[in-house]
Amino acid sequence: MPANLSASEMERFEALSSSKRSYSTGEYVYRTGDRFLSLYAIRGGSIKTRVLHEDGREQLTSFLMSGEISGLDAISTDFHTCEAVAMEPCEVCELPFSKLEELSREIPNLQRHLHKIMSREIVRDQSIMMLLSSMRAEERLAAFLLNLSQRFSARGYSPNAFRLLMTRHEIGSYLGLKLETVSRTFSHFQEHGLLSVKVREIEIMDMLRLRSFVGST
Amino acid sequence: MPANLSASEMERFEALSSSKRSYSTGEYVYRTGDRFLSLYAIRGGSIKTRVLHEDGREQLTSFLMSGEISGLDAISTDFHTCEAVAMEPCEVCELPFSKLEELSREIPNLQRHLHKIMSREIVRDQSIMMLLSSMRAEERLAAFLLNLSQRFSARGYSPNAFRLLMTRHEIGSYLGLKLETVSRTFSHFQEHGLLSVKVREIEIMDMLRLRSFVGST
DNA sequence: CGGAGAGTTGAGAAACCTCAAAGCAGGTGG
DNA sequence: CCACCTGCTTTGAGGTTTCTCAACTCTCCG
Repeated sequence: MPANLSASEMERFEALSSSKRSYSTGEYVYRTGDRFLSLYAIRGGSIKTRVLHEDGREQLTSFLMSGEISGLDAISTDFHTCEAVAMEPCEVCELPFSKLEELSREIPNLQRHLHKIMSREIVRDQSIMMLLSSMRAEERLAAFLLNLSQRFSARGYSPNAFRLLMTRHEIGSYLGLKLETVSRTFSHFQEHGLLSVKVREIEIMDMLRLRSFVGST
Repeated sequence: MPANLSASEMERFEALSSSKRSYSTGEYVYRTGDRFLSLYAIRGGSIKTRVLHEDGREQLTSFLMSGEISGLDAISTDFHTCEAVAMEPCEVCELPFSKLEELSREIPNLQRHLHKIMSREIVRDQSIMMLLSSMRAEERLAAFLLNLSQRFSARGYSPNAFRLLMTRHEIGSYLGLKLETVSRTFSHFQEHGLLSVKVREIEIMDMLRLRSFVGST
């Protein structure tokens, strides 16, 4: 939802984004190879996106929460290069991209907003590249948890206690680690009093020390 | 240089991209923290971009050649989050972003082109994330060399023989490896008859076998 | 000719992975 | 309502890969 729009501009944008749909857990929002027609804005709940590679490898590329946008990678190829799956019951708005382009030609603030969203995705990817290329397992997991914490917090939930919607395998796929390493690292954090981990229920006990982990190598 | 523009549209775009400048090796095109005003289009030669992190870590995020665009990450923050340095004498066009936005509001094909460029960057980043998270040293270096080969080839140079403009340290920084590992992996490839490596001069002796390395784990 | 930066190579250490076994939790059908 | 699956998670032991530290070589340039 772009800021800085006048009432009438906002109205036109709302009209474009009116087709909201509910998805149940595990349901696909789009699949690899689908024709690219729309971006998808998460309005409630959360989804994950996954890239399937030729050689059978799969990788999770994002965990998206309300207010975030999915599908930007497909603009370049006209079909989706990854697939998006609901991690819990959720609400997703479909934004027909050609209409979005049309409207953003008329509303400079919307245009700028769209560009910022795409650029933010590039910055986010770069920070993941840095995580993958130079952090150790403990740093990666700490960074991951702090990122979730911050995003939960921004949405009015507790930054200290939350439930993970993904498996150890999925966390590992996202962080470039094997599931056993993820599990062991959770255990280490718990032993050191940084977290309380009850399988998927996470409570951050010592936020400062967890922060000090990231970028300490 | 966008395709599908009419002669007059092309003319207007040319006007916008007319401020070409030469850079000598090692010269900065922009620095971290610089106000974001323009994108930069490489017209000849090549540049590298580098992110400097708070904790002193640095990472190379791209090696760009003619026809490629730099600076997309800065749109979201209004200042550059990385720095760009010439790797050899080169020619770079400055594209004032606000003018680019203005023009792309009037020329849908230009707008679409800009969106595709940004999206392509996202796709590129995702493939690097996959490289970093799931490939071993040999696969990473093979993928890197094949990527360079393909891009040289697309520009009319030999796909089999080329000169690296970067140090082992920089390759390592880009691929998430230490320079010694990069060096050793080059040596392995040479021992196995895949490459001839004379420090920075690379000749690919067995393209097929090199390809079969990528995605073989 | 000397120095500095870049590259190569070796040996040992550290981090992570693989394989394997066992424990848990949630859902289903009897 | 319980027993039993099934899929997820934890933990251990041993193997691999990559890193670290160190010495040495090479090349280029002044």
